[in-house]
Amino acid sequence: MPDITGGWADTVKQAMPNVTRNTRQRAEVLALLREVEDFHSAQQLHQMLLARKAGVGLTTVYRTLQLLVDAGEIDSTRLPGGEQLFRRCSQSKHHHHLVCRDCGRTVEVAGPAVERWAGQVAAQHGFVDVGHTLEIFGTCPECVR
Amino acid sequence: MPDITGGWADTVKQAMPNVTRNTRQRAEVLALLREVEDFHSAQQLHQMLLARKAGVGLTTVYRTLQLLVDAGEIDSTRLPGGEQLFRRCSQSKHHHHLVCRDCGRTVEVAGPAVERWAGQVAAQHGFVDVGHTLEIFGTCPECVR
DNA sequence: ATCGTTGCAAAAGATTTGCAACTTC
DNA sequence: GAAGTTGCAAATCTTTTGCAACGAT
Repeated sequence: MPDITGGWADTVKQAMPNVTRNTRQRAEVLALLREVEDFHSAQQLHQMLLARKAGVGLTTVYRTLQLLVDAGEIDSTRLPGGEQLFRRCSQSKHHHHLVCRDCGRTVEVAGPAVERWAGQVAAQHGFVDVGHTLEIFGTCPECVR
Repeated sequence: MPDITGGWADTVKQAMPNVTRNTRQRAEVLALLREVEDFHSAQQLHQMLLARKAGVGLTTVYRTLQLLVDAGEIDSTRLPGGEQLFRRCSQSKHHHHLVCRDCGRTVEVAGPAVERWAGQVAAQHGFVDVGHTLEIFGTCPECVR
Protein backbone atom coordinates (compact mmCIF):
# COMPACT_ATOMS: atom_id res chain seq x y z
CA MET A 1 0.00 0.00 0.00
CA PRO A 2 1.43 3.37 -0.99
CA ASP A 3 2.26 5.77 1.78
CA ILE A 4 0.34 8.90 0.95
CA THR A 5 1.68 10.91 3.83
CA GLY A 6 5.20 10.56 2.52
CA GLY A 7 6.23 8.48 5.47
CA TRP A 8 5.35 11.12 7.98
CA ALA A 9 4.77 10.09 11.56
CA ASP A 10 1.16 9.19 12.13
CA THR A 11 0.94 8.97 15.85
CA VAL A 12 1.80 11.34 18.62
CA LYS A 13 4.41 9.15 20.27
CA GLN A 14 5.97 8.33 16.94
CA ALA A 15 6.36 12.00 16.16
CA MET A 16 7.42 13.11 19.61
CA PRO A 17 9.73 10.66 21.33
CA ASN A 18 10.33 13.16 24.09
CA VAL A 19 6.74 12.95 25.25
CA THR A 20 4.87 10.58 27.51
CA ARG A 21 1.20 11.42 27.11
CA ASN A 22 -0.92 10.96 24.05
CA THR A 23 -3.34 13.86 23.85
CA ARG A 24 -6.16 14.93 21.58
CA GLN A 25 -4.56 18.33 21.10
CA ARG A 26 -1.27 16.95 19.88
CA ALA A 27 -3.10 14.64 17.50
CA GLU A 28 -5.02 17.63 16.12
CA VAL A 29 -1.85 19.58 15.47
CA LEU A 30 -0.29 16.58 13.77
CA ALA A 31 -3.39 16.03 11.66
CA LEU A 32 -3.38 19.63 10.53
CA LEU A 33 0.29 19.59 9.66
CA ARG A 34 -0.30 16.48 7.62
CA GLU A 35 -2.86 18.36 5.52
CA VAL A 36 -1.15 21.67 4.86
CA GLU A 37 1.65 21.94 2.37
CA ASP A 38 3.59 25.11 2.88
CA PHE A 39 5.08 27.01 5.72
CA HIS A 40 2.67 28.53 8.20
CA SER A 41 3.14 30.47 11.37
CA ALA A 42 2.02 29.15 14.73
CA GLN A 43 -0.68 31.81 14.70
CA GLN A 44 -1.94 30.75 11.29
CA LEU A 45 -2.03 27.11 12.32
CA HIS A 46 -3.91 28.06 15.44
CA GLN A 47 -6.46 29.98 13.36
CA MET A 48 -6.97 26.93 11.18
CA LEU A 49 -7.52 24.81 14.25
CA LEU A 50 -10.07 27.32 15.51
CA ALA A 51 -11.81 27.21 12.15
CA ARG A 52 -12.21 23.47 12.39
CA LYS A 53 -13.19 23.72 16.03
CA ALA A 54 -10.34 21.53 17.08
CA GLY A 55 -10.19 23.00 20.53
CA VAL A 56 -6.49 23.59 20.83
CA GLY A 57 -5.07 26.61 22.57
CA LEU A 58 -2.43 28.85 21.05
CA THR A 59 -0.05 27.99 23.86
CA THR A 60 -0.35 24.32 23.09
CA VAL A 61 0.21 24.95 19.40
CA TYR A 62 3.46 26.69 20.22
CA ARG A 63 4.52 23.97 22.63
CA THR A 64 3.67 21.16 20.25
CA LEU A 65 5.44 22.79 17.33
CA GLN A 66 8.53 23.20 19.45
CA LEU A 67 8.43 19.52 20.39
CA LEU A 68 8.16 18.61 16.73
CA VAL A 69 11.04 20.83 15.76
CA ASP A 70 13.15 19.26 18.50
CA ALA A 71 12.20 15.83 17.24
CA GLY A 72 13.16 16.83 13.72
CA GLU A 73 9.68 16.14 12.42
CA ILE A 74 9.08 19.62 11.11
CA ASP A 75 11.23 22.32 9.55
CA SER A 76 11.13 25.87 10.70
CA THR A 77 12.27 29.06 9.03
CA ARG A 78 11.95 32.64 9.95
CA LEU A 79 10.38 35.39 7.91
CA PRO A 80 12.39 38.58 7.39
CA GLY A 81 10.01 40.07 9.94
CA GLY A 82 11.08 37.56 12.57
CA GLU A 83 7.97 35.43 12.61
CA GLN A 84 8.70 31.73 12.82
CA LEU A 85 7.21 29.39 10.26
CA PHE A 86 6.69 25.66 10.47
CA ARG A 87 6.21 22.93 7.98
CA ARG A 88 6.13 19.19 7.80
CA CYS A 89 9.34 17.75 6.40
CA SER A 90 7.95 16.25 3.25
CA GLN A 91 11.10 14.76 1.86
CA SER A 92 13.62 12.67 3.66
CA LYS A 93 16.33 14.70 1.96
CA HIS A 94 17.11 17.98 3.63
CA HIS A 95 16.45 20.94 1.41
CA HIS A 96 16.30 24.71 1.35
CA HIS A 97 14.08 27.48 0.15
CA LEU A 98 14.09 30.08 -2.52
CA VAL A 99 11.73 32.76 -1.28
CA CYS A 100 10.26 35.72 -3.15
CA ARG A 101 10.74 38.94 -1.21
CA ASP A 102 7.51 40.42 -2.49
CA CYS A 103 4.89 37.68 -2.67
CA GLY A 104 6.49 35.11 -0.38
CA ARG A 105 6.26 32.37 -2.98
CA THR A 106 8.55 29.53 -2.06
CA VAL A 107 10.43 27.06 -4.19
CA GLU A 108 12.16 24.09 -2.64
CA VAL A 109 15.67 23.43 -3.72
CA ALA A 110 17.96 20.59 -2.82
CA GLY A 111 21.60 21.24 -2.08
CA PRO A 112 23.46 18.07 -1.20
CA ALA A 113 26.80 19.78 -1.77
CA VAL A 114 25.90 22.52 0.67
CA GLU A 115 24.97 19.98 3.31
CA ARG A 116 28.31 18.27 3.06
CA TRP A 117 30.18 21.53 2.99
CA ALA A 118 28.46 22.80 6.12
CA GLY A 119 29.21 19.61 7.99
CA GLN A 120 32.87 19.71 6.99
CA VAL A 121 33.37 23.32 7.91
CA ALA A 122 31.80 22.79 11.31
CA ALA A 123 33.89 19.70 11.95
CA GLN A 124 37.07 21.56 11.05
CA HIS A 125 36.34 23.96 13.86
CA GLY A 126 35.51 21.22 16.31
CA PHE A 127 31.81 21.95 16.41
CA VAL A 128 29.46 19.07 17.09
CA ASP A 129 25.73 18.50 16.82
CA VAL A 130 25.65 20.61 13.71
CA GLY A 131 22.73 21.97 11.79
CA HIS A 132 22.30 24.85 9.39
CA THR A 133 19.82 27.18 7.81
CA LEU A 134 19.99 28.49 4.29
CA GLU A 135 17.52 30.74 2.58
CA ILE A 136 17.84 32.29 -0.82
CA PHE A 137 15.94 35.52 -1.34
CA GLY A 138 15.05 37.18 -4.59
CA THR A 139 12.27 38.64 -6.65
CA CYS A 140 10.27 36.01 -8.49
CA PRO A 141 9.29 36.31 -12.17
CA GLU A 142 5.71 37.20 -11.25
CA CYS A 143 6.75 40.15 -9.12
CA VAL A 144 9.32 41.56 -11.51
CA ARG A 145 6.70 42.74 -13.98
CA MET B 1 47.32 56.52 2.20
CA PRO B 2 45.93 53.14 3.25
CA ASP B 3 42.26 52.90 4.00
CA ILE B 4 42.06 51.53 7.52
CA THR B 5 38.31 51.33 7.60
CA GLY B 6 38.29 48.88 4.75
CA GLY B 7 36.63 51.33 2.44
CA TRP B 8 33.64 51.75 4.65
CA ALA B 9 31.58 54.90 4.31
CA ASP B 10 32.92 57.60 6.59
CA THR B 11 30.22 60.19 6.49
CA VAL B 12 26.53 60.08 7.16
CA LYS B 13 25.46 61.17 3.71
CA GLN B 14 27.90 58.79 2.11
CA ALA B 15 26.46 55.88 4.03
CA MET B 16 22.82 56.88 3.73
CA PRO B 17 21.95 58.34 0.35
CA ASN B 18 18.30 58.30 1.31
CA VAL B 19 18.80 60.91 4.00
CA THR B 20 18.95 64.69 3.99
CA ARG B 21 20.14 65.70 7.43
CA ASN B 22 23.53 65.08 8.93
CA THR B 23 23.08 64.39 12.62
CA ARG B 24 25.29 63.67 15.58
CA GLN B 25 23.29 60.53 16.38
CA ARG B 26 23.77 58.99 12.99
CA ALA B 27 27.47 59.78 13.12
CA GLU B 28 27.66 58.04 16.51
CA VAL B 29 26.01 54.91 15.19
CA LEU B 30 28.33 54.86 12.19
CA ALA B 31 31.36 55.38 14.42
CA LEU B 32 30.34 52.51 16.63
CA LEU B 33 29.72 50.17 13.72
CA ARG B 34 33.15 51.05 12.40
CA GLU B 35 34.68 49.85 15.66
CA VAL B 36 32.86 46.60 16.34
CA GLU B 37 33.66 43.50 14.39
CA ASP B 38 30.89 40.98 14.76
CA PHE B 39 27.17 40.90 14.57
CA HIS B 40 25.33 42.72 17.32
CA SER B 41 21.69 43.33 18.01
CA ALA B 42 20.17 46.79 17.96
CA GLN B 43 19.79 46.49 21.71
CA GLN B 44 23.45 45.60 22.21
CA LEU B 45 24.58 48.47 20.03
CA HIS B 46 22.34 50.79 21.98
CA GLN B 47 23.87 49.58 25.24
CA MET B 48 27.34 50.29 23.89
CA LEU B 49 26.26 53.77 22.92
CA LEU B 50 24.89 54.31 26.41
CA ALA B 51 28.17 53.11 27.87
CA ARG B 52 30.09 55.69 25.92
CA LYS B 53 27.49 58.32 26.70
CA ALA B 54 26.80 58.90 23.05
CA GLY B 55 23.30 60.15 23.69
CA VAL B 56 21.45 58.15 21.08
CA GLY B 57 18.01 56.76 21.72
CA LEU B 58 17.07 53.17 21.04
CA THR B 59 14.50 54.28 18.52
CA THR B 60 17.13 56.13 16.56
CA VAL B 61 19.44 53.14 16.65
CA TYR B 62 16.72 51.03 15.07
CA ARG B 63 15.90 53.66 12.51
CA THR B 64 19.51 54.26 11.57
CA LEU B 65 20.28 50.56 11.27
CA GLN B 66 17.32 50.15 8.96
CA LEU B 67 18.55 53.01 6.77
CA LEU B 68 21.96 51.38 6.60
CA VAL B 69 20.52 48.01 5.69
CA ASP B 70 18.46 49.65 2.95
CA ALA B 71 21.56 51.39 1.69
CA GLY B 72 23.42 48.09 1.66
CA GLU B 73 26.04 49.38 4.06
CA ILE B 74 25.45 46.75 6.70
CA ASP B 75 24.47 43.09 6.72
CA SER B 76 21.76 41.74 8.91
CA THR B 77 20.96 38.23 10.05
CA ARG B 78 18.49 36.81 12.46
CA LEU B 79 19.19 34.68 15.50
CA PRO B 80 17.19 31.48 16.01
CA GLY B 81 15.29 33.44 18.65
CA GLY B 82 14.18 36.01 16.10
CA GLU B 83 16.43 38.82 17.19
CA GLN B 84 17.93 40.78 14.33
CA LEU B 85 21.67 41.29 14.17
CA PHE B 86 23.64 43.90 12.29
CA ARG B 87 27.18 44.21 11.13
CA ARG B 88 29.29 46.39 8.92
CA CYS B 89 30.04 44.76 5.59
CA SER B 90 33.77 44.59 6.16
CA GLN B 91 34.93 42.39 3.38
CA SER B 92 34.13 42.57 -0.25
CA LYS B 93 33.92 38.80 -0.21
CA HIS B 94 30.66 37.48 1.11
CA HIS B 95 30.95 34.93 3.88
CA HIS B 96 28.90 33.06 6.44
CA HIS B 97 28.91 32.19 10.10
CA LEU B 98 29.40 29.18 12.24
CA VAL B 99 27.66 29.99 15.49
CA CYS B 100 27.77 28.16 18.81
CA ARG B 101 24.31 27.48 20.15
CA ASP B 102 25.43 27.81 23.75
CA CYS B 103 27.96 30.60 24.02
CA GLY B 104 27.25 32.43 20.78
CA ARG B 105 30.85 32.30 19.66
CA THR B 106 31.07 32.99 15.95
CA VAL B 107 33.52 31.84 13.34
CA GLU B 108 33.51 33.34 9.89
CA VAL B 109 33.65 30.94 7.04
CA ALA B 110 33.92 31.60 3.35
CA GLY B 111 31.91 29.55 0.90
CA PRO B 112 32.50 30.61 -2.67
CA ALA B 113 30.90 27.43 -3.96
CA VAL B 114 27.75 28.12 -2.02
CA GLU B 115 27.55 31.63 -3.44
CA ARG B 116 27.70 30.38 -6.97
CA TRP B 117 25.25 27.59 -6.31
CA ALA B 118 22.70 29.95 -4.76
CA GLY B 119 22.94 32.30 -7.71
CA GLN B 120 22.49 29.49 -10.19
CA VAL B 121 19.54 27.96 -8.44
CA ALA B 122 17.78 31.30 -8.23
CA ALA B 123 18.45 32.07 -11.87
CA GLN B 124 17.05 28.71 -12.90
CA HIS B 125 13.77 29.70 -11.35
CA GLY B 126 13.78 33.14 -12.92
CA PHE B 127 14.44 34.98 -9.68
CA VAL B 128 16.33 38.24 -9.88
CA ASP B 129 18.04 40.52 -7.41
CA VAL B 130 19.16 37.51 -5.43
CA GLY B 131 20.73 37.32 -2.03
CA HIS B 132 20.98 34.62 0.57
CA THR B 133 21.60 33.86 4.18
CA LEU B 134 23.40 30.86 5.55
CA GLU B 135 24.15 30.09 9.15
CA ILE B 136 25.67 26.95 10.52
CA PHE B 137 24.79 26.10 14.10
CA GLY B 138 26.50 23.71 16.42
CA THR B 139 28.09 23.30 19.81
CA CYS B 140 31.63 24.61 19.97
CA PRO B 141 34.51 22.70 21.57
CA GLU B 142 34.42 24.94 24.65
CA CYS B 143 30.79 24.19 25.36
CA VAL B 144 30.96 20.45 24.77
CA ARG B 145 32.96 19.83 27.92
C1' DA C 1 11.66 79.42 8.97
C1' DT C 2 11.21 74.98 7.22
C1' DC C 3 11.03 70.39 7.57
C1' DG C 4 13.78 66.27 8.56
C1' DT C 5 15.03 63.95 12.91
C1' DT C 6 14.87 62.60 17.65
C1' DG C 7 13.21 60.19 21.65
C1' DC C 8 9.90 59.26 24.93
C1' DA C 9 6.05 56.63 25.90
C1' DA C 10 2.85 53.66 24.15
C1' DA C 11 1.51 50.20 20.80
C1' DA C 12 2.08 46.16 18.36
C1' DG C 13 3.32 41.38 17.68
C1' DA C 14 5.21 37.01 18.54
C1' DT C 15 6.42 33.87 21.88
C1' DT C 16 6.98 32.23 26.75
C1' DT C 17 5.68 31.28 31.48
C1' DG C 18 3.03 30.77 36.10
C1' DC C 19 -0.28 28.12 37.75
C1' DA C 20 -4.72 25.90 38.75
C1' DA C 21 -7.62 22.69 36.53
C1' DC C 22 -7.81 18.68 33.81
C1' DT C 23 -6.31 14.26 31.40
C1' DT C 24 -3.87 10.27 30.55
C1' DC C 25 -1.79 6.17 32.03
C1' DG D 1 -3.80 9.11 42.10
C1' DA D 2 0.51 10.59 40.25
C1' DA D 3 2.49 13.01 36.82
C1' DG D 4 2.29 14.99 32.36
C1' DT D 5 -0.63 18.55 29.79
C1' DT D 6 -3.56 22.22 28.89
C1' DG D 7 -4.98 27.00 28.49
C1' DC D 8 -5.89 31.31 30.25
C1' DA D 9 -3.90 35.51 31.58
C1' DA D 10 0.00 37.91 32.33
C1' DA D 11 4.75 38.62 31.40
C1' DT D 12 8.60 39.19 28.24
C1' DC D 13 11.04 40.78 24.41
C1' DT D 14 12.00 42.91 20.16
C1' DT D 15 10.64 46.24 17.04
C1' DT D 16 7.48 49.98 15.40
C1' DT D 17 4.78 54.21 15.67
C1' DG D 18 2.50 58.74 17.30
C1' DC D 19 3.74 63.04 18.26
C1' DA D 20 5.69 67.17 20.36
C1' DA D 21 10.15 69.10 20.86
C1' DC D 22 14.47 69.81 18.63
C1' DG D 23 18.13 70.96 15.34
C1' DA D 24 20.20 71.14 10.64
C1' DT D 25 20.18 73.68 6.50
